Amino acid sequence: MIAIAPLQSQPVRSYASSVLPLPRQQCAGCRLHRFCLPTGLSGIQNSQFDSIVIHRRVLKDEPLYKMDDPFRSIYAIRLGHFKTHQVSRNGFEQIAAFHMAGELVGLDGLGTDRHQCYATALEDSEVCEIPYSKLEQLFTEIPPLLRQFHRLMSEELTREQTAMLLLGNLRAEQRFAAFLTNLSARYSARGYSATSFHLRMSREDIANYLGLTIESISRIIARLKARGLVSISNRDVELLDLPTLRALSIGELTVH
Amino acid sequence: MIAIAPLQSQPVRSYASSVLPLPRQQCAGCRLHRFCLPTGLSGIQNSQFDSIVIHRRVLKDEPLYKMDDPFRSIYAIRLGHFKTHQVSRNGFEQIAAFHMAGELVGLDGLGTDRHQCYATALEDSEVCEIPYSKLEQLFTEIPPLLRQFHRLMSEELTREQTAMLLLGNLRAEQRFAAFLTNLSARYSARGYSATSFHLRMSREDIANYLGLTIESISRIIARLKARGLVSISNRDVELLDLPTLRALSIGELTVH
DNA sequence: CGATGTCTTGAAGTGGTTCAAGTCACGTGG
DNA sequence: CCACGTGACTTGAACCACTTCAAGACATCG
Repeated sequence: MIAIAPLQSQPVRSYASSVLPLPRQQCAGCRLHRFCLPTGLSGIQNSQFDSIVIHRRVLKDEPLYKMDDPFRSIYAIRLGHFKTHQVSRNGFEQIAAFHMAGELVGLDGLGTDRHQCYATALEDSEVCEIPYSKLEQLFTEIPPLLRQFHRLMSEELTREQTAMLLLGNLRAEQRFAAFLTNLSARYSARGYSATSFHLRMSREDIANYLGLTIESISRIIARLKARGLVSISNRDVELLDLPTLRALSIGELTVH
Repeated sequence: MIAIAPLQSQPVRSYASSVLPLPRQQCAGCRLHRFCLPTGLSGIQNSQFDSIVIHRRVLKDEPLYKMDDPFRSIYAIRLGHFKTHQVSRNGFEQIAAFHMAGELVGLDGLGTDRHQCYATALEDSEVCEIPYSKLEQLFTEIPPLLRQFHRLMSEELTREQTAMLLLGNLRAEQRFAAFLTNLSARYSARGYSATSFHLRMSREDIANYLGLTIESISRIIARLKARGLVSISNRDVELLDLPTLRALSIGELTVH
């Protein structure tokens, strides 16, 4: 589980002041280096990259950026969790993804020079802001950086396609199983437990992401508990039978 | 509507032979230039770009690439339509997007060096194959090309997020209205009629894309016809009341 | 002109929603 | 430390949108 450094609570939580600058740190020593943009760079390249990064803190429930904000930077999550969500004209919200430490957010703004969604912190978090104009300059100087940038962007595309497959084809229970096993795999890749973790998002967020209602989520959890597949109390999750959950999520099993 | 050049039918339609080379053509004169990758390039830059492009023909129902194929190129659609679709382990298919002339496909392969989905021609089509290794070289020489590449990739991300919003939040009728108005806008941007076009995909494909059944599609079409909003016979569509369809698709109206 | 695949229409069934009460967790203040 | 209040989550019963199953109509093409 990701340890959260104790943060003194900020009395002022307005948008402008919620994205707080922090002292500069170095990428080379970052625990998440191999997931991030400067993966595979040489020492000199790494410090070139370091020099454009701005370290910031974002408080829980505060936006890192909002829909329609001018696009200036992309962000690597250093600590904490975010959700990216669109809001349609008539007020419907759809969460497109949950992002954890080591992932990149903000790529949505590249196309139109304005962000196409909100990015909101699910808990007090820290990000590395990477000004895009400066990054673009580095691309010409450091080709491997460009390659990794494309790789991460493409992975984002694939992730969204998989989420569509989930929303379009799976039943409620399968969707939730897929959600759990996906989190499990991502935590596992980052060196955390694959079977025991804490949900950073509310039932409402989960329901929204999966295209369901919170009541359905509750009922599904109750059913999975009853079969001994999971143990969930509040937001603490334990996956008791990962293979069966995986099988469920790809539709091999149906539990009635 | 896009005119299809008469193609002599190919007796052999195997995968390998279905992606046929065609004589080289120039991007500068292409009708779709302003949607495509080399938008905004100078004359010299354009011919640099021309030199790496391979022109190909793909026959109806044939794959341009398959899931797990090694990633080597991206493709600009010059003529015709494609669908990109994922297939999950247990055989479920999900169409991620329909692509028309002027759009880029193949970006999904960048992350893992293998394509993450299928791209299949909905009709006899022509594409401009752009080998990625050569494109990468041009990026360093032609910065505007890189910018446009990122723009197109980001737009793809946004499109998929919007599709997720659709699958997660809208009712069947709203989804179909959104589908129609989306096609309308894209044809309109390309200089074709916004209200009258031909569907290149089957009801089955539409249903799959929208996360519904073909029966539901049929019934929705019947209802929209009955209200005088559309006139659809077979795959020929006429949008009789575009404003109402738009309103429907964003959930402002509900037609029971 | 018949065969085949695609699309439409009808009737019954159901998974998930909606509405409405609870229950639980947690922070606040007495 | 415990009572209280609030927001998050759970559970139950009724409903409905969409699916499923089944049949029939229509288009297309050898």
